[in-house]
Amino acid sequence: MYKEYKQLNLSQTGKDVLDFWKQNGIFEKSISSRPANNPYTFYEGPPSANGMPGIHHVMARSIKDIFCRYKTLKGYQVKRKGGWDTHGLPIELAVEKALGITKDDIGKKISVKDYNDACRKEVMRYTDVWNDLTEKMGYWVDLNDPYITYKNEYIETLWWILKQLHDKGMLYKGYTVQPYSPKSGTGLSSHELNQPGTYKMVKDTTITAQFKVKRDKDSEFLFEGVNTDVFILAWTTTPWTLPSNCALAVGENITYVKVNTFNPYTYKPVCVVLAKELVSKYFKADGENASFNDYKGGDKLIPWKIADEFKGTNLLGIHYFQLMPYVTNEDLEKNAFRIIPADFVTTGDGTGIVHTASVFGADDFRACKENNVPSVMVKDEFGKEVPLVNKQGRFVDEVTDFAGKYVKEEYYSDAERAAPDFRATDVQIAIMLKEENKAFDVKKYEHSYPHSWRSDEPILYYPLDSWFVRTTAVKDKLVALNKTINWKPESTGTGRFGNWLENLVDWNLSRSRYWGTPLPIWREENGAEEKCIGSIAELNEEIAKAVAAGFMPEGFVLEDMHRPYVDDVVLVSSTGNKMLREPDLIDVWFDSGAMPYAQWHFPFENKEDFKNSYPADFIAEGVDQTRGWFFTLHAIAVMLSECSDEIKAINEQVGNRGIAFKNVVSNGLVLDKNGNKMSKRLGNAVDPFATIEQYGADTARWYMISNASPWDNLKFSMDGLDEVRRKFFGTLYNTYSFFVLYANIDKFNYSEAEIAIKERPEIDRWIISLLNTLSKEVDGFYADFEPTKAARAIQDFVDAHFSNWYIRLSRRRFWRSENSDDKLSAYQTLYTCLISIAKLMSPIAPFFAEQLYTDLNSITGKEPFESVHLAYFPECNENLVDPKLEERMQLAQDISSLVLSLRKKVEIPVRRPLSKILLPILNKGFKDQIEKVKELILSETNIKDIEYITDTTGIVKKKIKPNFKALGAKVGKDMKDVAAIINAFGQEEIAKIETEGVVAILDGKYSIQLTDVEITAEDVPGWQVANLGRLTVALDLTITTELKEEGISRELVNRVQNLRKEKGLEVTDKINVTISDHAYIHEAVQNNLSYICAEILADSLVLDSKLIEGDSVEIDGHKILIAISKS
RNA sequence: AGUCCUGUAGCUCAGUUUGGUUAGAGCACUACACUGAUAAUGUAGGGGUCAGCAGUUCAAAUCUGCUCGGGACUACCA
Repeated sequence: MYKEYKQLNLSQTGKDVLDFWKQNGIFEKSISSRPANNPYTFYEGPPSANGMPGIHHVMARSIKDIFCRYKTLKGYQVKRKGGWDTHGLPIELAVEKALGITKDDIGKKISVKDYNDACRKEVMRYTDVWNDLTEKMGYWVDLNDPYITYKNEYIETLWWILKQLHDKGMLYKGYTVQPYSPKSGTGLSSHELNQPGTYKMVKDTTITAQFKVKRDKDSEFLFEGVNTDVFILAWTTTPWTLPSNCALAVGENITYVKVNTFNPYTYKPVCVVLAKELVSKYFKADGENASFNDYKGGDKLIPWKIADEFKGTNLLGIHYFQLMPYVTNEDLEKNAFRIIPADFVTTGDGTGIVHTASVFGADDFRACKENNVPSVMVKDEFGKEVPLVNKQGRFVDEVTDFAGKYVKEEYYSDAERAAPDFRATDVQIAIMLKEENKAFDVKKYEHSYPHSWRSDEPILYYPLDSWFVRTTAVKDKLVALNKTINWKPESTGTGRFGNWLENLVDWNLSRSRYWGTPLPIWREENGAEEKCIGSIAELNEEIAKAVAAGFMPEGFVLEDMHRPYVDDVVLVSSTGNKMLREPDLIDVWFDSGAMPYAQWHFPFENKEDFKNSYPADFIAEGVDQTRGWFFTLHAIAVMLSECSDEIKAINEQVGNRGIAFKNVVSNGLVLDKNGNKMSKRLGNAVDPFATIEQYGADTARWYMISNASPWDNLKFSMDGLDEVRRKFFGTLYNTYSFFVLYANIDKFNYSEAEIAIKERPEIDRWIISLLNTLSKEVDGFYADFEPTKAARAIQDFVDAHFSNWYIRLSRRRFWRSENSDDKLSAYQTLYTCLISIAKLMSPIAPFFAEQLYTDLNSITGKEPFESVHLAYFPECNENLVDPKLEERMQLAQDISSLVLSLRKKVEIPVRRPLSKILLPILNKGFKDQIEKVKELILSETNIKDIEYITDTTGIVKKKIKPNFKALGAKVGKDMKDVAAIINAFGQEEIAKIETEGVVAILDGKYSIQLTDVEITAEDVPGWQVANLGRLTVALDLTITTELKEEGISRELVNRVQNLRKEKGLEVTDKINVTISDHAYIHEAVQNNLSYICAEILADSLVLDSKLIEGDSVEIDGHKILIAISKS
């Protein structure tokens, strides 16, 4: 007996199936049952287990799961090694929050060791919750032996990779301008900068400074007609950076003007250059062209006059005198203090010319580097170049006037700031520039500026030492190989990722933190010699030397490669000096990007495993990983393909040109139903566990996949889940229940011989044909990483074709009590559909599919697999696909639908038979096609016959429409006229074009062919007519006595069936019936007796005029008594 | 600010690559029907300035440009 269910309960199904999988080791078998020499490689992007999983993880992991399961069905062995991302800032932050400390306390209130121990614990805090979700959502991934990024073995591989890069000169020390907090003496990550409250409105002293132009052949045009000095105006909100000014940046396409006027502080006549658009911000309209001679120093109104206009390009290369010449040298004099182009210059505010201090702004730094402008630097006590502001945020001694002063007044203590003669450094600079005729405008300005979220003081953009990976050296290869990767969606690869690669800068690896992979580089204090360590063995060798040199204690063993232990290692240089480790950690993204190698502890162990799973066939992750994991995987793979001999050799063996993954799906976000980002704070986050508990994982998975393409953002709504459950799973469950209801009665267990497909009736061959088409389509969609299209195709098949047409029309075949080939054929066909659907849907809805499959297969034993996930994907048998059959069934559906709509219009219910419909013949094959599905149409619509009209002239009124696509090429601009003419064609002209195939219009200018128009039947005068596309159906409404009686019989059958159901009779129970002998029904019953009895399973039916007992029913207003009893 | 995605019915989405004149589906809503799959099903109906503006074209939801809204990432401003 097939299993029957009271109702659909996907939540329970999930639990049952999960038990089944666990008890029978189905996941393990799904790998072991596939040949090892046919691998399909998947890389799991490691999640961080220090946060709770959300519903978006269900989304991302469903996608991973779908394709892995699909490939298993296709016969591949798909190993899925799980992993955990364990390093990084979020973990540090969580620990600090839990312990109630800040970074400043590390090493003070808490030792680095205790801190790191806390991180180690924190990081796996929610592993159990994660494992639980993994299981409940049906994500198959191997969690028995996951890679964990904090393990020594993992770190050792990272060191190995870094050494490969270092040996080829791909790792170097430089500096970048980064947000920096002088108070805490550390750089801030962009993550920290994005904390709420970081950006605050502050009022700063701003200066529009006058940069005096050097007169030479480049600048000569500026001096034309000018008898004063010429100044470039540039605005700054950070006056303390002016001593470090090294260039001025202009926009090449911005229009600038030269203005003659007076300096408002010194009253000296000056000529200034600024953007034309911003003139009104600096000059009052009344002063334009006012008399220069009448001006006296101190006058409110300052006269001004535009003397010339030019583009930014004209200004490029012009040199100016250094504004605050505390520090200069030959290089600076030659290459700095000149005008350069920059794309970030706007005319939003300021002067349209940007003061550029390369070491105190990231944009500045980049612009200066691109234009080879040197920075204003001084040498420190070690002879190392340092900026004019030290790490405490004070000016260095060389800036004599301001030496030792903090550049931001917030860095002073409150007491110092309260002193009566206290002046902020910015203000002091402003005063000085005013006096020296170097300031054109000084004012307070309110703007938003980032602050350290820890100390609440404004941050500085400051040049910090960093280690870089020279990714730019392999940029061309990164770009070229990216083009060989299949991105879903394509635009992420070409657009976001492609552009990112085109504008690649060197990868800044350094992080000044404690919990992460330490940089394996040891340096002499003077930087003369450095060593990069590539393995623990190598480190131990070096330690031995250091022990010999007396730098390290005897018997030192590094048990944990993290800080602080690794910092205890002091090595010895070739010249006998101490070498200390560079204190930085590396970017955690390097950890995850190195997982293809590090998950196997390559090259120290598992070389074969690595080789067999490199590169990945498929990875998937959120689109937010584009510059994260996707990039680091790609970058490391490409660099190693250039730097490492071992990787080169393996690439050669496996035919890899240097990529880490071949196919990548980047999915979008999961938003709440209103399109807002989910967050715990807003309380709109969806709990994945509650969702799975209520709806079942399959519902959630199917909903997410079918609703929108993975890469589109998904608006997650509970209503949507409900709809999927009802619409898709409900329908499918109904079809199964229907099958089981009759299969159990008839003891169908597929033990009979298969009825050849060609022997089966039209409708069976049709659904089989569609099923094969579907298999092919779905296979293609999965192969193309289009799960949404796969889900929608399956859904459409189940709902529109399988349930609403095939089963509805086939019901009667199962009702018959005698066994026949037709019934057997129906069972076999229905069974085949159900089990195939189970397989097709199993990647997306693994639980329900499993239940469906095993419920069927455990009874029939048709297939030797104990699980749908061990079965094979349905092959499309092209021989069973019959496009003509699919076409005529579509016609049958359309015609039936038209007839039903006509019946509705004239209010004749389907139970009342009608004699015939009229079908105008559209083309040669049409009649043959319809004849084959005639019976289906007739029974579906309760019509007795179909009549065809071949020669339609005079009977059918036709309509003609221009075929614009065809006509477009032919008539072009005359389309409007031609269309009007065609639309105006009468029945005669239509007939002419139909018979002669051509008609001339516009005095023979154009000849209109049959293909240039569409002719449809519009009406059959005197009949009820309906149209759909080119189809036309006319309905005969004549009702004969015979038809009327048959209608009455059907009404009667209907009443009896209702009574059977009311009385709780089984569908197989036979009955005896007595009906009151009413004149209205008498003839109808007499003439349709056998039909009625067969329908209601009556052993006897008696008309009795004396009947008084029984149930009263009504037919066409006549009261009838019916008495039934089980026989 | 840059790059990318996105905007079609009350809601969720097709259609846009390759332009063709009545823009579709499901859900929801209304009415009717069906009733041996019944918490199912059928038929009909209302519901759209295809975000806006401009352009190309005989013809634009579809191609081009600009603007606006939503989102992501990256960067961060004198």
